[in-house]
Amino acid sequence: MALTEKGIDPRVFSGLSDKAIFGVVRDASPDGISRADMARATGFSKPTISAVVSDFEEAGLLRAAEASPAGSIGRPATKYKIVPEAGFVVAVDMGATKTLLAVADLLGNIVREEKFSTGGNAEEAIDRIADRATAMVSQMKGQAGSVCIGVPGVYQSDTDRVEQAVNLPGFEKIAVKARLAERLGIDDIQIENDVNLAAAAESEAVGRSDVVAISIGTGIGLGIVIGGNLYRGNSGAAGEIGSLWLVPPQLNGQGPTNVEPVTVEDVASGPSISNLLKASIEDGLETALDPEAEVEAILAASVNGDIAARHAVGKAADAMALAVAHLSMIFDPEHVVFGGGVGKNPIMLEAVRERVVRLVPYPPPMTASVMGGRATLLGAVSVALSSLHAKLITRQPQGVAR
Amino acid sequence: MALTEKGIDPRVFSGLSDKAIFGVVRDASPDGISRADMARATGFSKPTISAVVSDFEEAGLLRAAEASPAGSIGRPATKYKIVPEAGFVVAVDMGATKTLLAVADLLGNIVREEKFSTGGNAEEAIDRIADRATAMVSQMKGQAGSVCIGVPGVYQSDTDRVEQAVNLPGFEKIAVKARLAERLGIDDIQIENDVNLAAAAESEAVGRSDVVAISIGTGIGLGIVIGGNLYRGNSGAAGEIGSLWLVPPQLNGQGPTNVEPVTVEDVASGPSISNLLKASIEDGLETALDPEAEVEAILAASVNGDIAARHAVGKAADAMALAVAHLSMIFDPEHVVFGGGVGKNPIMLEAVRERVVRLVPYPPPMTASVMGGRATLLGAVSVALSSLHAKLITRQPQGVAR
DNA sequence: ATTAGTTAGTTAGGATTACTAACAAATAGA
DNA sequence: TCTATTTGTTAGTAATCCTAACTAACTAAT
Repeated sequence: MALTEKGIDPRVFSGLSDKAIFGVVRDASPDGISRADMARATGFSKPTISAVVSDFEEAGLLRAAEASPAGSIGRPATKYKIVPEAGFVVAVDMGATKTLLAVADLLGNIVREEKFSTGGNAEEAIDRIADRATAMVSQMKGQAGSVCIGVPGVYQSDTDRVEQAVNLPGFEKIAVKARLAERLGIDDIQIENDVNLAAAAESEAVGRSDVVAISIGTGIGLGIVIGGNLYRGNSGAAGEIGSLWLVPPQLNGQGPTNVEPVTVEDVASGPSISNLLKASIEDGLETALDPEAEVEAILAASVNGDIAARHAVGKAADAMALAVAHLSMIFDPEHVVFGGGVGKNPIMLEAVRERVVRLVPYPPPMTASVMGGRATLLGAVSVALSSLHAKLITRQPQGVAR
Repeated sequence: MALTEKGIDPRVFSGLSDKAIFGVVRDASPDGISRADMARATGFSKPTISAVVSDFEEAGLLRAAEASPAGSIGRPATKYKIVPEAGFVVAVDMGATKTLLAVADLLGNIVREEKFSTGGNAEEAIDRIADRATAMVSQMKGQAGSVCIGVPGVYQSDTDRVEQAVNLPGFEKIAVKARLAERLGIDDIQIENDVNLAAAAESEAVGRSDVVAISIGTGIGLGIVIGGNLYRGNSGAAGEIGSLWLVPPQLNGQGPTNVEPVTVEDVASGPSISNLLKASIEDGLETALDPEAEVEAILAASVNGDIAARHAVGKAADAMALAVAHLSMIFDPEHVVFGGGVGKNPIMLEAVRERVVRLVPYPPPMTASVMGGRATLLGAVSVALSSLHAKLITRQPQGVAR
């Protein structure tokens, strides 16, 4: 049970103090925090805190706030806060049609943001991201130290390829990370499934550590956070909730024959809801809607007495509710967040919730994402930031001879 | 981000060396391991190893093996091994009808084992376990330092109650741990769901860290190991795979009406297979079997051309396959182990496997448990052992004043 | 205005852990 | 017997973080 494969230098145990101290400063109020308070929060002694803080100050990571009018009894404290411009990260949400790109400072404040068409082939799309990121970062005084990109597919780090990105054709043929690293001149690049990043952001937002985020839009995706960490599964393919069978293909056992198999995605995604409406109209159900109506209009009509719309939305909600029920019974998450164009719609959410409570004895809290389509981007910021923090905080071990 | 709630004494970081060193000795060959080899395996320096080993020797945890005929070049090494009788654990698998009880030494060797009827009410059952454990441990020279009990229900540590143990009536009314602690005179008692313990044992046996264990017997249970740790879910209710809906209850959306809801457990458990056979016979399907035939006989007949048996087993396998498919798509485990009277039957396993590969693009490896109904007991040994190890290894911090 | 009380932060000295370098011990093989 | 090789010990040192006692800066009460 060696701690690493080939042996450790136990002095690595240090740095824990640095991490803990930087952590409390990061989580402190915007005014900053005194060293005495850091000592109380971390349990380290005052001399230790002072030593570490002075190192951080020298490295430009922390700075003392201007003295504030004391007010309270005792010697007034010098409060320290993080220097936001001590480092920057690049966060990207690469969607099928449009790409969001942001530069955030060390505090996670987004200081630059752009939105452009993903367009073109995979190479061009990647190169455009690299170009724009370089341009945006150069406007800042500091340097970008970490990059995180959300993609609508599964990233395989061993081959450096994004797979199953049906909406980004040509992607499975290019070395994404290598290409970006070369163009950006940055090594620390993380590529992650977009819904996973959204789940990470939602988990932070709701302050819970076992969270699943379901995205319902053109497709259906699921991100899983367990114990505060992203769970990707054995082959990075965990969370294929859209592929759950509502009507499984014919197996060996007896059952109804010649029935077409149906998955959750076949019924509950945005396009599927449109198709369900068309089918309902063809079946002669009453409606005030155009057969080509937007999904949002269908959802609105469904609660306003439109029969065809209610039928279509009902079928989709049935499917999603069953998927959430299965998820809950297997996983028992603390919280389920719904995102994506369809998922965060309150009508859809309520329709699903109402059904889930009848399928599961202890249904999880279900809420709509409050991030307005920026969950993936914020998740990317958060992932890149923690990588940057780790890098900045790690001081080179100096005394370790040789 | 304090490392503990109220502050830490960073000297706690030590003990990592102790843990690492004890770990390599535990995993070493039965002959023992030299200090030079420990140094290579852990990365700690030779002086450090010698110091720690001599402490362990003094504490009675390690002892030097007799010098073996050198054979190889260089100074012959003194090899050290764990003293098995330095501590014992009690492991219990409390089933609906029978209880397995084992005492294992520090190496995990089972040195005493008993099987008796669980019988009586909950108090009596617990007291019998305490009595037998006390008697068995007293036959050893050492003392029991840790206890782990597998129960067919969900243990809630806040109330000290075992819930949902339908096969152990009266259990939800007694303070299990308190009662045992009092009778055994041991504080370190862990109570865990039986299938979870089985999953822990299977995970160790197959050497993988993301494993699910499915038990099919009187009921259907699921234990989940993620990253080498048991995953219990938010309310301890993760893994309710038997409750997955095959035919969900009527919801708001349109669909076939007046259909009875059906769960996986309604179709795939041992009793359900018997019922399915009876139903098939009533439907007039041909069979050579008695309607009251044992499940094992039904499974055997199903591959020998018996039509009614094939029908019943086919339905059960369809249901289990769908459950495994959903599990795989959500979780993407490295390995799925089947246990329980029905689950570990190769006919059942093959029937399920054959179906799963047609439902999931990347099906996980599926194997039958090789522990012959002792998976829960072995899991309990393993859980109790790691607790005991941690306790024995932790030396009291001496220099920490006050 | 002085003094007592309170809180922040520093200095000095020490404990713990684990390192490196050099050496001693024990064997195989030439 | 001598050399090469491997095991294990001794001596000295580095890093990290502690406690105890101090100084510093302020409020509030006399």
